[in-house]
Amino acid sequence: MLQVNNILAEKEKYVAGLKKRNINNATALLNEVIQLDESRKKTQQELDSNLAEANTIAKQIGALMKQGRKEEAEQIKTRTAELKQLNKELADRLNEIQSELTHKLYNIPNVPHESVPAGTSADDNEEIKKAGEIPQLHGQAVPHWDLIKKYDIIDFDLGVKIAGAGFPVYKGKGARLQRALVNYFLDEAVKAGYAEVQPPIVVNEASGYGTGQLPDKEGQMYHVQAENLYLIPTAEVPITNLYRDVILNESELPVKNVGFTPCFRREAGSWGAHVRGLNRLHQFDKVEIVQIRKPEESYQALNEMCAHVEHLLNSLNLPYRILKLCGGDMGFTSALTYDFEVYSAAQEKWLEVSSVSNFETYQANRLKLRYKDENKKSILLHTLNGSAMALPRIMAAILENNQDENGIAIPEVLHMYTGFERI
RNA sequence: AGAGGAGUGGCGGAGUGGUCGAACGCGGCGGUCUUGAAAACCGUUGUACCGCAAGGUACCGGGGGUUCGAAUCCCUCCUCCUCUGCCA
Repeated sequence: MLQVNNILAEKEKYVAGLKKRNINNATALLNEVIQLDESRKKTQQELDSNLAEANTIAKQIGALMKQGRKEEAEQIKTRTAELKQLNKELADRLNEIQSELTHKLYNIPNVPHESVPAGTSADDNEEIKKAGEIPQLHGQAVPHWDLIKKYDIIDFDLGVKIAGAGFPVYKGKGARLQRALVNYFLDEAVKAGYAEVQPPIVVNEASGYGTGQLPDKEGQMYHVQAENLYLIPTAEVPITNLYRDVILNESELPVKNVGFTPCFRREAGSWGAHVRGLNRLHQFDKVEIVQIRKPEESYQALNEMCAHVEHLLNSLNLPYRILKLCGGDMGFTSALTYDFEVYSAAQEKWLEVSSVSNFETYQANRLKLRYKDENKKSILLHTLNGSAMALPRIMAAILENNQDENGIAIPEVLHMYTGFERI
């Protein structure tokens, strides 16, 4: 969430930033926050000085009791009774103000980086690069949902039988290809200096709030009611939350983690005729890279992460484009996001396979993730993450783009992982 | 899952109603000494909020309660350990 002190210091900048996200009452919104913070301070001052008085009296009573001056002690107690009542009210009011304030802040998205274009939808995203060659498919080429049936490598009906729509069963070479991609992505990340972690795939409420899925995306996560746990929508949640309530030493920076997990998304309301095959699932595999950086290094790190994703796409021979998301299409917590899309040649569509974001201090502020600088001052860190990469759409593109009359060619870098070169 | 025990500062570990943000040890940082280092000695060493500052307030697993006053007593939740049971 945003920091009130920064809002105070640079209000105009914040208003302008939020306007890019099409929040038109930004001024009013921020004023409310500022006002709440003021009354928070006032109330706390009052409470603190009352508490100080109560503490003093309590000490006096203690001293009097020791000397056996019971009557005098009893007399002073009338004042503490008053204070007690008063302080209870003040504390309640402070709590109320505080929760109203956090509630407000929870519902204000991050302020976009200055380079983020204005816009209202995906149509306004800025294409900043296009690379790779779009393959010419043979006359009988078909989309991946036909290919997976033809070669019996992914079975949606079986998934429906045991779970529901959007939970495919990978079989034979399909399963092996999936595993190959996971291993390849993990190995490449480790080569690039990321430390591998294997986190739980359920998280508690505090973690959901830490990275901003709660309360913003409450309805998009599967909820395990009996335990009050959420199935993770992305490894970002557990991996970033490893550093919740942590003060790092400067020498521990930068943090670079990579993790492979299944991801679960309810995708409530986002199904339609255009969603077929692997394009959108309730459960999918993803390798995620996460970095924690000093503020002054975070944009350099963002570029580094983008370069890593590009390297993966190039090595798999997939045509791709990079979009800089506009204010209207960016995630709630992000300051700057690049989306990577691959071209899936049979369905003739661009599919998002990676999203790389810098959250600046927005998550860190919720997470209380800081480091100590050389003056022993606590500084909020910047968090970043990116998919490297999401599997199903990569799979779709590989299958479609590499098909010929006799089968499907597997990209060369994967051969040592699959153990076969064709499907 | 049942029975018992325990959760204190970076770590170890005292403290069972007042003078405790918390003894002591280790570690860290600064200094003395040394050609340098080690040892020894001296000093220092949590986080957040409010305040120009002096200073104040809160925090001893989380939440609630008793009391003039709670690390200390009560309730509840969480976590860990031991034994028993079960299980991949």
